[in-house]
Amino acid sequence: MNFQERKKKILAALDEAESLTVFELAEILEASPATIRRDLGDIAEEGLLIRTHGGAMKMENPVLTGFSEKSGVNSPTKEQIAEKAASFVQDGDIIFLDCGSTVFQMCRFLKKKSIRVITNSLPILAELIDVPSIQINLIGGELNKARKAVHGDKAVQHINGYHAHKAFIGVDGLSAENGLTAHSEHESTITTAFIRNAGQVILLCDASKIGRDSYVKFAELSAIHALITDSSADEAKIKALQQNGLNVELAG
Amino acid sequence: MNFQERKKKILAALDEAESLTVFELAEILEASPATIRRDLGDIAEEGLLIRTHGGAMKMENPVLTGFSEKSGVNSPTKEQIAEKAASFVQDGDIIFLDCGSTVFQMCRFLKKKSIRVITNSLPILAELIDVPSIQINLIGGELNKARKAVHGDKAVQHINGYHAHKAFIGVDGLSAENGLTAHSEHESTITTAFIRNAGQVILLCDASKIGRDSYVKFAELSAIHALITDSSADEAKIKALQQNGLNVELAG
DNA sequence: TCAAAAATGATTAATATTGATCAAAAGTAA
DNA sequence: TTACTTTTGATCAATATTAATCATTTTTGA
Repeated sequence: MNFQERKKKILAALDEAESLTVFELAEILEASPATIRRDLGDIAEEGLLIRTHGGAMKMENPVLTGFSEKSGVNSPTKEQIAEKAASFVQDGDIIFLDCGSTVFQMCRFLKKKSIRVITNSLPILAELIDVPSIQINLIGGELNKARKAVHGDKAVQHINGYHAHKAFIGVDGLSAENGLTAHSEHESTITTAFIRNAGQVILLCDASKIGRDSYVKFAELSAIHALITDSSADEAKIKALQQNGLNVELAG
Repeated sequence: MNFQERKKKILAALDEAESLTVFELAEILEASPATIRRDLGDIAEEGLLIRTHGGAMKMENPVLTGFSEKSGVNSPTKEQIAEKAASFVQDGDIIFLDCGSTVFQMCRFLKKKSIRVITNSLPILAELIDVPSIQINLIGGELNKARKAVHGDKAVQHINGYHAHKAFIGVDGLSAENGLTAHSEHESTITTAFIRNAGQVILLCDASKIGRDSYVKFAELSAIHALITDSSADEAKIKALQQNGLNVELAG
C-alpha cells in the first residue's frame, strides 16, 4: 500500500473515530508504527489532521468550527437513543432533522448512509457537510444565533416546499394528556412543519421529558409514529402513552 | 488521553458549566490535577479560557482559531476592495452578500455595523454569527459542499421574498461588451436574484477580471450601480466601462 | 535485466508526558 | 494583621512516544 492509499484510509478512519493512536492505525492499515508516524507527520503538515502524542485527531472543518457542536461530554443515553433512531433511516431516504441535541447525536450514525438531509440546524450541517454520501438541504430564514438554527416564517414556508420520508424531532415535554409540548413558540412552529410534511415522524426523547409538560402544546400524540426513549423511562408513564396508541421503542 | 483530546473536552465541559474546578475537571477527564493544571495553563495561554484560582472559567469571546486569517491567500488587493465596499454600508442597512472570496473579506469591516445580512455563504455565516449587532438571514436550498454555499431554485425563491438596500456581488468576468459573466449557471442565478431584489448593486472585482469574459452572460453593465476594483486595473478597460455609464471606484 | 532511488520496518537514543511530592505563593477567616 | 488552608509551580522518576539511523525490500527508469 502506498502513501496516498494510506492517507485516504487514515483520514477516513479518523473521520469515524475522531481520534486514533499510532498503534490502532498501524493495525488498521497493516503497516508499521514507523510508517504511520511518517504518514501522520506528512498529513498533519498538509493541515488535514491534528497530530497528537501517540496518535492523531480529526481536523474539524475550519470554516464551520464556529457553529459546530462542542460534543465533548455526551450522555450515553442520548447516544443510544440516537443510534436507535438512525437505524430507522434507509439508503435513499429523505429526512428532516430537527435542531435538538439528541437529534444531533444521530449524525454519527448516519454517516454511512446515502440520504438527503433537510435541516435547520447548523451543528448538523457542520457535522454532515463532509460526508460525500449525504446531500444537504439547508432550511433558510432568520438565524437564531443562540440555538445555532434557522427559524421563522420563511423557514416554515421552506419546509412546506418539501416532503420527506421521515422526520426526526425532539420535544421539551411529552405526556398522554397534553401530547407534545415545547418551551418556545418559534421552535414548535418548525417542528410542526416537519410533522406536517413527513411520511413518518419519529420522536427522540430521553426519559426525563416523559410525563413532563412544557407550555406550548403543538402536536397530538397521534402525529407521532414512533417514540424512541431510553430504558430508564418510568413504566407507568410509558404504559399511559402506549394506551393512547403510541408506538414506543426503548433504546439501549 | 492526550493533550489535544483533553483540551477539546475541557473546552466543551466549560462551555456547558461556565466554570469548573481543577478537581472537577480531573474527575471528568480521569486525569490527575497536576495534568489538568498544566493543560489549563497551556489553554489559557492560547486565550481559549480564563484561568481562575482552583479552576477555570469559560472565555466569552474566544479568539477565533484562525479561520479568517488562514483562509487561503488574502491578497491585500482583495482586502482593500472589501474595505472600500464595506464603507458603502450604513447602520440599518439590509444587505445581500454573495459567496465570493472578495465579498467574504468584507466581513472584517462589517463587524462594527448594525445591519441585517442576507447571504447564501457559509463562511460569511460562520464569520458573522458571533457579531451581536448583525442579524443574519440564511438563504435556504441545496447545499453546494465544494463552494460552501446554498444554491438552486429554492434559494432563488427565498431571495425573491426579500428586498435589500444593497447587494454586494462578485463575478468571474466583466467587460464593456458582454457585461457580467460567470463560470457557472448555478451561481449566476443566485447573483441575478440578488441584483433583481436590491436597491443598489455593488460589484467587487479585482483587476484581473476586468475585460475578461466567462461563458454565462447573466447581467448588463447597467444593472450595476458601482464597481469597486483596485488601482492596478487597466486604464483603457476602465475607461471603456465608464463610457458605458458605469460608476467605477478604485480601492487602495 | 540491472542499478539507482524510494519506501519500509526495526533498533535505539532522545524527547515528551504524566503523576507524585513538596516548598512557595495565594487566598480565607478570625 | 496573623494563622490557617488551599492552590500552585517546580522538580523528579517512571513511562510512553518520537525522530534518527540503518538494513532490507520494493519500485522506478534506463
